[in-house]
Amino acid sequence: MYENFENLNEDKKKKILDACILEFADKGYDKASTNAITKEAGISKGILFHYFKNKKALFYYVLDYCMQSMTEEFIKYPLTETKDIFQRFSELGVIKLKIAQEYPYIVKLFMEALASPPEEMRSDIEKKYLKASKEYIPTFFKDIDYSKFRGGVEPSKAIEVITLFIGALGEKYLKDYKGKEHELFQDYDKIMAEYMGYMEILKYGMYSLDSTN
Amino acid sequence: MYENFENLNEDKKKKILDACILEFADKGYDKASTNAITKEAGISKGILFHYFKNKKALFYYVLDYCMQSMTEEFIKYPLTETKDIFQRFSELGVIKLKIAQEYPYIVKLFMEALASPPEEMRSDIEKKYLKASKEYIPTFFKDIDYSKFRGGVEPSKAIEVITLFIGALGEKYLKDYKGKEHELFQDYDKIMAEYMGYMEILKYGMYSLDSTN
DNA sequence: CACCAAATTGACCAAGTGGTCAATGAAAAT
DNA sequence: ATTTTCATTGACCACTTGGTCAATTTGGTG
Repeated sequence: MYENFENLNEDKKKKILDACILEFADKGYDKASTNAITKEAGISKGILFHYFKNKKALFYYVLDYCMQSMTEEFIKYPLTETKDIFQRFSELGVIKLKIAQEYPYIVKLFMEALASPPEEMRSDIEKKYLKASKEYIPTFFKDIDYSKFRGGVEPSKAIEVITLFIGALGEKYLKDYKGKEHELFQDYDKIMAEYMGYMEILKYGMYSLDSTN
Repeated sequence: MYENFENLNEDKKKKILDACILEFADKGYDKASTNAITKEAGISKGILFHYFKNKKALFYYVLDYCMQSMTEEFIKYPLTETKDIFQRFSELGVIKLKIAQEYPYIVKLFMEALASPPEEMRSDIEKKYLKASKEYIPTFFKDIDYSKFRGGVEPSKAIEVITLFIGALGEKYLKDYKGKEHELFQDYDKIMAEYMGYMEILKYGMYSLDSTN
């Protein structure tokens, strides 16, 4: 499909991919300009559309590439042996943060892609994303001790609640600190305290009494 | 500032505003076309930019108009006398749903505006939105009995947790049912059961034992 | 060298954008 | 009836977009 592009030498491929990632991450699919990409990558318009038949195909290619880099990165990090689900979520959070620091543009590309894609592409993008997460989520939670939960709280529900909540919390912080990301580090202790407080509530809500340590 | 527009007769004003709301709600600020608006409203390009100095000013005007319609609508609905915060949140949810059914485009305009505005306008938009909610939120929760909470759970934190969680849950359902909104009604009972289950967890998490009815 | 095929260029295209402005229409003031 | 004022029009502008294609460069083969 893309052999013209993939037969290129690594340096050139990387330069083009980097230009794409930068542009798509910065502007999102719609506002990203293929002109800007070719300029940044130092190639002509014609050759870009020779490699990829159109903007959409290019975007999907770049997205897949990022998805793979990302998952490869993720499995590099070892997990502890904890059986506590809240502990595990904290670990995953730390890993996420580290990756976001190391590959900010790739992470931003995902966020842009998931946040405001053209309507017709939304389900494709979500499918890719879901497939990747469905593949890895179970491995993260397979050693968890679910017997701590009180009756009526199923493990899958518990994971969903915590995931939803942490996701919402993350988005909230992202919004609050948009444009002043440096303050995030300053306020780190405050944020962590808040986070622990929230997790405390969820623990009380889901664990049976004797498990609430 | 906008007296040229505001001196128009109500019919014409409404037709223009409706065209704007439709277009901005449908496409979001960036993709919304002033050409499409003038066409839909049956006016010329020149006169639109005579009323409003540019697209941005037009959008802010429309947004303010929607914000006001919305709050006026909101205070029309009476609240019960409950002192239970979960009960109150359910009420607010029902009101939100009713308004969303009655004014779908206005609601969608807000969502589009908050979800993916041009970077430079984001903080303005959020400021408008925050101002409006800051004004009304306290009135919704002033009669709540916060003594049910166990020690360590401050009322403001509790409200934030529930708001965040319900917000995330709502978004999740929106995504899950995107493009097949009709199934929402079919699955209503299932969704409500899920919702109650989640609220149960939060209740356990925030109330002291003797209050968990 | 000539020849060919593939890689690469960039001028070009149609379509769309937000915004302008001379020209026109209509109504109000003289 | 004439002049003045203001509302309104739509052709037009400069610019950007994704995408095309004839023309050129490049590199390998006989």
